[in-house]
Amino acid sequence: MSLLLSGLNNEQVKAVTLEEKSALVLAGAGSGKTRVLTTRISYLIQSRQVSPHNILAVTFTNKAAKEMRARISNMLPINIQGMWVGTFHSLCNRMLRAHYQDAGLPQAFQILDSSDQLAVIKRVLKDINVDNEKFTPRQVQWFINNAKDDGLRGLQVEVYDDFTRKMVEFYLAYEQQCNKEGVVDFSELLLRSYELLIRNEVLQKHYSSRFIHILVDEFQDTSQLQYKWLRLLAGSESSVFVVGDDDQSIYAFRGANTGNMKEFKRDFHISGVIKLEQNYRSHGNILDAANTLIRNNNGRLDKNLWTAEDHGELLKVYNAPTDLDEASFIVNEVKSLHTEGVRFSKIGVLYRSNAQSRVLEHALFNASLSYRVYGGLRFFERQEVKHALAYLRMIANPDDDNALLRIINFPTRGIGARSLEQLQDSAKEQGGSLWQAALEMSCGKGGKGRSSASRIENKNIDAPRKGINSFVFLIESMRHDCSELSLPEIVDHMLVHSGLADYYNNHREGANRLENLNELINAITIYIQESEDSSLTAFLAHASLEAGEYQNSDNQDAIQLMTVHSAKGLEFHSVFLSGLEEGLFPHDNSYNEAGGLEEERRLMYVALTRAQQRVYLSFAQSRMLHGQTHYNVPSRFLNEIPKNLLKVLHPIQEFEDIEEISIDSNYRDNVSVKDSILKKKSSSLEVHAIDSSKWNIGKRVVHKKFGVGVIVSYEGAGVDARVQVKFNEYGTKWLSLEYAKFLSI
DNA sequence: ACTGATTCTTTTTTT
DNA sequence: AAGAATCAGT
Repeated sequence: MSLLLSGLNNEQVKAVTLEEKSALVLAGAGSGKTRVLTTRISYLIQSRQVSPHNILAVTFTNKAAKEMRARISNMLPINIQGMWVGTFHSLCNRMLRAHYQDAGLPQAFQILDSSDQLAVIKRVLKDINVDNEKFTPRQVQWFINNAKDDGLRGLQVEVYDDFTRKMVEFYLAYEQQCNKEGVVDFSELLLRSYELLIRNEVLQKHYSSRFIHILVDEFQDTSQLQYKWLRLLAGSESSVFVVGDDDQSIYAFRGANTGNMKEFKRDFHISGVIKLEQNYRSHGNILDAANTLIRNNNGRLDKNLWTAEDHGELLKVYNAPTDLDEASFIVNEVKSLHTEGVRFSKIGVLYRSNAQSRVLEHALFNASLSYRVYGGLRFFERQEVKHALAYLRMIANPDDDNALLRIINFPTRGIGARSLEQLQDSAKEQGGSLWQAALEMSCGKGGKGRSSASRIENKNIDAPRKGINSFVFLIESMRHDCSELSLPEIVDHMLVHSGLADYYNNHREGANRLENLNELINAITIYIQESEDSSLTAFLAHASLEAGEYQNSDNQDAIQLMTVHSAKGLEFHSVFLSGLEEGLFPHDNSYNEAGGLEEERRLMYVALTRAQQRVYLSFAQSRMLHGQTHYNVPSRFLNEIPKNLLKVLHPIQEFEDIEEISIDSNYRDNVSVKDSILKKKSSSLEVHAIDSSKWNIGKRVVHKKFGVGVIVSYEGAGVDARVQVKFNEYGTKWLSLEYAKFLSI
């Protein structure tokens, strides 16, 4: 035991060895939170003789769950298989699989990811003829998920106007459709599991007496429903140990509710909160910057993070003319960091939104640096993989309409809009899934026996079949053939018989996709090694729940690219935080949301505290986003960091390169872009109708009346010269150079 | 029914 | 800018 606790500070030891039943640990960034959690579990097992069987640990990501398992295995020489460790979603999935009948689900129920969910919603809306522009599928999706996160079924949602009445109607229709198909979305996993426990006292008693110790990581990110689920699972006897940091709550958009910390204290009679305030990760300056910034938020729990490290370097700020320049700056710095001996994998390049990764990837790629992007286009979301998974889903549960629609005519087998329409009509009539309708249709036509076995025997005689018949036959024979096969064999069989392998083999540009399909086989091999349940259904659940975590298992040294959200819980030697511009970080959409800005600030706080030794903050005056050039002002968060902690770096090149870009996107005449560039190049005098060293596009100006702004365009010369300026607070205006009152340029 | 082309939409963060 | 949805021609 002394070995377990060695190297921990007093507060950490106190948390690990706590005697009281339940506890709230307020753990700042980098304060050894994960270590405390894993050590406590090991301590419980080793010193208090708690069986792993009696422990349940909830983490925020699957990755964290994996790591926790690994760490505990390292500390203890015993088998911890019986311990339940995972995300809320994966634990609920596990519970629902075990009690699918009590939960009212088919054994092979499938899980919808967000895009699947959206597809179902679109179908449902179309079905009940909602063409209304007023109700976008996204809105409906948002509404449904919010209701579910609050634990509400369609009929429980309070209706207070026409809008909610409609939404509830859609919610109910959606619910019905999902039940028909035997599919559940992410929120549904939680809600079902919660309802299972609250309705079935025997089960609730069973689980709450089994899980004597419940430990929760990232507690600040739990939703209302998740908290209720926990309370139910704990019952009155279990001990609940939660760890969280209100300053790192960045998932409010997904229903996270910091208020749970307060409720927890009340519900579980917590007398004293344990605070872990010593940061072991970052140098002083970085921590000072983060602390000062976060102090701008209101209603924080009292906490003061400190470090025994020295100040370290100043945070570096880079002002880039364009996003391209920002990227090349980052590339250069990364290179020199690497020469200094920093491993690539210890360098994190962070951004607010996934769309920003493009430019960065491009620059890194051209510099032949190896990098890895997290999030973005996830492996299991690629279309060829989705096609393959859809076939697998049909094998597991043919009532999955999403899956059926995806593959019924892919590869093409002569089923067009007409046949599909018929199929959908007849499904609607019968009130069943598309598959049931298709089955009915093909049996009716054939007028022969229904057993799939007889069909298979008649394989040669019955071919060639057409349209829906051939599809039904295909799926039925696949289901039949696969019933006895192992998971890798099933996938192999499916790839061949579905025609997917052939299709991508013969298609131009199919090579890449074929590679991904091979990767899928790889993923399955890894999955089988790592998990206890190697059934098809279990794998499909895994694919839905861990879409984000799968990565080519190469462990090569690569630069880490990700959003700030996915960086939570990680640490790097050096952190690049790019795109620090108003409208991007903080994001435009946050301005109008209640508490939006504070959440953005916490996000910034998370970003800063990822760094051990070095932070680079960069922003671009102009940025290409969604096909348009945007001119932004530096993020307010830069101003919230004390000046004496910052070192401003200057751009290396000044105007040479910028000229082309500004012409490219802003030249207002009807001259073709190419022409204008040529013209500008041939005569530099003509270029500067307005002295561009002064009135450069993207340049920051201060106006007497309108305040701070950025030049977005200019035209005319001499007395007629005008500039278009986008002001922070007054919008975009054309101003005459002769009369405009600029205080500084 | 299939294809290629054109128009429309999306565009924060994630299990 | 990139994808999805829709349309027109074969």
